[in-house]
Amino acid sequence: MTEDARDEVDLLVAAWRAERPDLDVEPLQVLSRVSRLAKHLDRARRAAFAEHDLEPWEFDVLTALRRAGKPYELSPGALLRATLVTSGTMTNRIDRLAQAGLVRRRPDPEDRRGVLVSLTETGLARVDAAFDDLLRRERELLSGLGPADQRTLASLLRTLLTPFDSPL
Amino acid sequence: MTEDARDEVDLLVAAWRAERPDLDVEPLQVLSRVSRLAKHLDRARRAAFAEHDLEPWEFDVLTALRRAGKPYELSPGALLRATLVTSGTMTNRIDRLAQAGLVRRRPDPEDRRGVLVSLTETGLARVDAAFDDLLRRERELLSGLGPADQRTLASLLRTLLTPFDSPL
DNA sequence: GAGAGATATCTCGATGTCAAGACAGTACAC
DNA sequence: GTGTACTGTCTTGACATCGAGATATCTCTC
Repeated sequence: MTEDARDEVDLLVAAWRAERPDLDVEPLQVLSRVSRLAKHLDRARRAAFAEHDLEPWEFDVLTALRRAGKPYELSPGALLRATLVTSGTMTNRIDRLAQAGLVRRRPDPEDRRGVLVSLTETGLARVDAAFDDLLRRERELLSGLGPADQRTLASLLRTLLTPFDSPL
Repeated sequence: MTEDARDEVDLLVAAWRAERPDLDVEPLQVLSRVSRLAKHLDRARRAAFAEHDLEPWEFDVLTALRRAGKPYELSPGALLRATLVTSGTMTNRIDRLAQAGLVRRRPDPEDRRGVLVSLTETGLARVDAAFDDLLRRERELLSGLGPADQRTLASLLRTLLTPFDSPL
């Protein structure tokens, strides 16, 4: 038995056991920690991006374009699929990024309904610098685990994620 | 070498390696998966709560009260520390929960600045039912892993979380 | 016991998101 | 080629959140 409370989730689980002894709350041991870690990661991201005057949502759009490779150009539709936001949100984001001079919008020459969004020079430089910074912080966050443990963790998480992959 | 792409994060990492071969993107193997899993978990939560006519934010407040044990009563200040939201948000949440008949507000007899918020009968029944449902879905989400793997995963995640615990 | 600073809660304005729907253009069947 | 369904983007209105500040009360020191 692991009876000593080591982190806040252990305390949370202990509180539930006291109040609802009829329930098996083991799933919380994994999933509450996933949620909490994600929250801390969000803060680290926000901090890393703030150094480069970027909001997390800006970074998300810019990295999608960056990953696409030269000429760093995608349609709004492709961007919203990459970032999992709605079309209204994406329109709003592109508007603000264009106004900030980080992306450019131009009509799609092949489809008159369509638009193509591409990184500007500034946008490219900004996202590259921010990504570098983010990786530095992520490495720091993982520094408690050795390489072997990190691989184990990645592999277990992948198992949980595979059911979600193709659908949606 | 694990060269075959198994999930979307493997594809993401491969894309970064192609575009930024100068960077060590290994941290993404763990942390991108944490973020994504948290997102899927949010959806599962939303779905579980919808069955009981609860929004995630409502559940968060109600469970904090539920975990406190009889008489299921806490101050707004204690609630906002438990849920990590700002005071303005908590006021708003309590207003709406009270209007929905799930919690009650009464002046704190010991501190005239203060207020105490408690679960109503309806609130208690609602949160217990929703929690049961949530655990069922979480178990389903974890069904790809055996008990030993789940313990390993919980333990690795705990290691990553401990640095965050007491500070803040 | 009076004043300074801390604490508890609420109010208000701005922001980013989503959902639903509007609108233009395209694709395919007949 | 004409009609129907689909696709891509943008518009609008509602909503939950945050941050800053307002108000009331408590606490501690002198």
